[in-house]
Amino acid sequence: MSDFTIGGNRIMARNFDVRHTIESGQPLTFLADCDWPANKFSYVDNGKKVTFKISRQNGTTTLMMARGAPTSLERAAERFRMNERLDDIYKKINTDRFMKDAISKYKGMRLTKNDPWETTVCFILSQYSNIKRIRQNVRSIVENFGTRTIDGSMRFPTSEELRGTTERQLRALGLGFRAKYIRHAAEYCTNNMDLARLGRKEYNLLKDSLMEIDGVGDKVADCIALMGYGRLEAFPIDVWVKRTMERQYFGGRKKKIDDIHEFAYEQWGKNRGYAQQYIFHSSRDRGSRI
DNA sequence: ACCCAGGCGGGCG
DNA sequence: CGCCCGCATGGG
Repeated sequence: MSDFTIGGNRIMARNFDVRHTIESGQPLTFLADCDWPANKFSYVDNGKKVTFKISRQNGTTTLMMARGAPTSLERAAERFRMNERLDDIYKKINTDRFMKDAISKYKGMRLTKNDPWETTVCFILSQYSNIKRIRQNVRSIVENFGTRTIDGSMRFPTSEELRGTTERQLRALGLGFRAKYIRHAAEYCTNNMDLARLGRKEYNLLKDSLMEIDGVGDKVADCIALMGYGRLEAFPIDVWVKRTMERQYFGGRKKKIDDIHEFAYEQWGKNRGYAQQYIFHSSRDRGSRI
């Protein structure tokens, strides 16, 4: 069972809210552009710009892609994880009032599938930053060090390509102290680690491997596991998620990261990554706007 | 002006 | 271990 069907140049999808998904701060969405008045959105996939026209009718979102677009509809469905039914996920994580409300408010927000290396760069950039700035940083890296493809879009630079830059060049893009981490990650992921091979590893071992990269700690490793490797067991705990969970589940008491991980495991099991995305989005939505 | 941001590494007790 | 600090910048 899946959440989509394909007919002609259209995808008909259940439980897909494009806007909430695009605004939820994932790697795909950092490289997305939206024209809400025209009901259009586009994103860059493997160096190719994909544009969709959106229409909605009785609970189904229909995406219409221009004919001859440089990617397949199957690929688009894969990137929005439409192969799994969100209602099944909801059933498993809908354990309490707060989650129920978050699901109902942001129904159709989907996790996305992203390239592990891109995801690594994006979330190293995320530390001690904010979504608006992360987006700028990611885009300037692509603009400055990516390669232009046939359709005029920019392809995200590989670790090997980024290894050819200097910390100074990266700093000039406004990455701040994160520049040295990006440089190191490019070096390490080219010479000492094959990100494509980590996909086989069990979740905890995958995380351990990712944390070998300088600048990747517990939280960033979980983000990479979740959005780069599609591991729904990953539960990234950032300041927003921590604060919100302390308030919603621990009576306002301060908790340690490990205790929150433990709670998430007990509460939401192997799908806790999806729960995290709803906590993150809802806490940011009512907090200080970006 | 002031404070904080999808954290992390290192140093100290 | 656990705690605390600096880190570069941009935006509210």
